[in-house]
Amino acid sequence: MDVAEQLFATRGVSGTSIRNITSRAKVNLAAVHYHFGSKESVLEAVVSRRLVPLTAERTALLDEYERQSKGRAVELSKIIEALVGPALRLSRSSEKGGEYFMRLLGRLVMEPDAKIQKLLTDHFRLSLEKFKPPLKKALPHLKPADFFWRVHFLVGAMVHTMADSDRIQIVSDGICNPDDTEGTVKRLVSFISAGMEADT
Amino acid sequence: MDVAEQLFATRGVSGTSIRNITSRAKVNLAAVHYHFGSKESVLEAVVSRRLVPLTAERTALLDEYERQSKGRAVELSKIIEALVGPALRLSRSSEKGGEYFMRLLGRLVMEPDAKIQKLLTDHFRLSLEKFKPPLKKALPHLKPADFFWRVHFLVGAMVHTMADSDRIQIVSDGICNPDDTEGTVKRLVSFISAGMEADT
DNA sequence: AATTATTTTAAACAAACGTTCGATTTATGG
DNA sequence: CCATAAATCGAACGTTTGTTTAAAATAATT
Repeated sequence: MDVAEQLFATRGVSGTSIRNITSRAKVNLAAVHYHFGSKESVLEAVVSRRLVPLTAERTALLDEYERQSKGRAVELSKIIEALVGPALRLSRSSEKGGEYFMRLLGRLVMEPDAKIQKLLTDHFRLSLEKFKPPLKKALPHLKPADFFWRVHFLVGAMVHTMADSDRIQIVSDGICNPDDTEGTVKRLVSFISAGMEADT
Repeated sequence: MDVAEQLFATRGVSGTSIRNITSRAKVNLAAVHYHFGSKESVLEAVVSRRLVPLTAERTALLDEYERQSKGRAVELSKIIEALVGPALRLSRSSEKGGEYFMRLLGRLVMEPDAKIQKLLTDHFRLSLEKFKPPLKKALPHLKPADFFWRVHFLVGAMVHTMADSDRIQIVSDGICNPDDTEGTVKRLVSFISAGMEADT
């Protein structure tokens, strides 16, 4: 699954053959179908393996912030940090392979295929349901349409930042260092928070 | 090329065979290699066909705004609108096939393949060089690193909004209407402008 | 009208694809 | 220790892949 994750991320799902995976992982070809059933199921397993704990971590962090604020509305930047921080830290932890996973996630978000969309939406909905109430409380003036649009923009900035850590170095001529995870989190949180709070 | 654009966008580049393209376009298979040389060259042609006029339109619009402001710094929201507006309008003009093209672009941005990255970076650099000076003038307090990071976030929000017009409808339960192009432009511009101007 | 370029076409190429099969090996439980 | 279950394995299945070839058809030039 580690190898599948890496190859799916770098060559795309349809650009990766099961033989690519098995030969690099030094595993028998037929064993994949024995354990997973199909190529698509391999993808599902790869995605769920990371997304389930990620959602849990986000939820736990938000719970923590809600406890700290004792009934008062949680600060917007805290909510964003709970949403963005765990994902970005995962994307920068190469030892856990999170780097490749986030690249893969960036690809899958752009995938119109219905099954893949359902897979992602089912995971993402869990986070959204949890974060929607405190977000709305922190942004009481926003109309529903504006609220959802901004969540949409938020997701775009977040996914792009996590999936594409090389381009920023090229475009900035090395000025920006994507390995500075906490610095990136702070910058992303402040950008998104300001965008969410903008006047309509 | 229209068919190639649509299939590349919906099934991915490696998920689309030349036979898929030729059979739907009612064109001979070998003719593709006669005129383009390879599958990769087809992709390059599809991309450049749209990206060259798009870059020109952005540049022209920024020139127009610079003329209107007669020497003074151009308003930030105007700069963002010149960058985001043409692309988003293209992505919502189904008659020109821009809808599919922007989906494709969203995919390609996530593509680590070196050749594809160079193709995109070469086009994007033209826009960046043009927009960097007025952007810096409108954001004089920003340190270089913060500046580039925010451009990075900007690109993320922009690309995601243009490439993925279906999800917003699903997630918002139909409250948001992606066909309202000018409304989306306004919302995106105000989100990004506020993010760019956030306190550090 | 004849000749040279340019396009179009059907057919074929080797290579790679996801998946299946039956046999062989390893692990488990009585 | 034996029998049953689980896992691994090499080989093969029929398709599909990008690309090439050489012949046929059309266009352009003289």
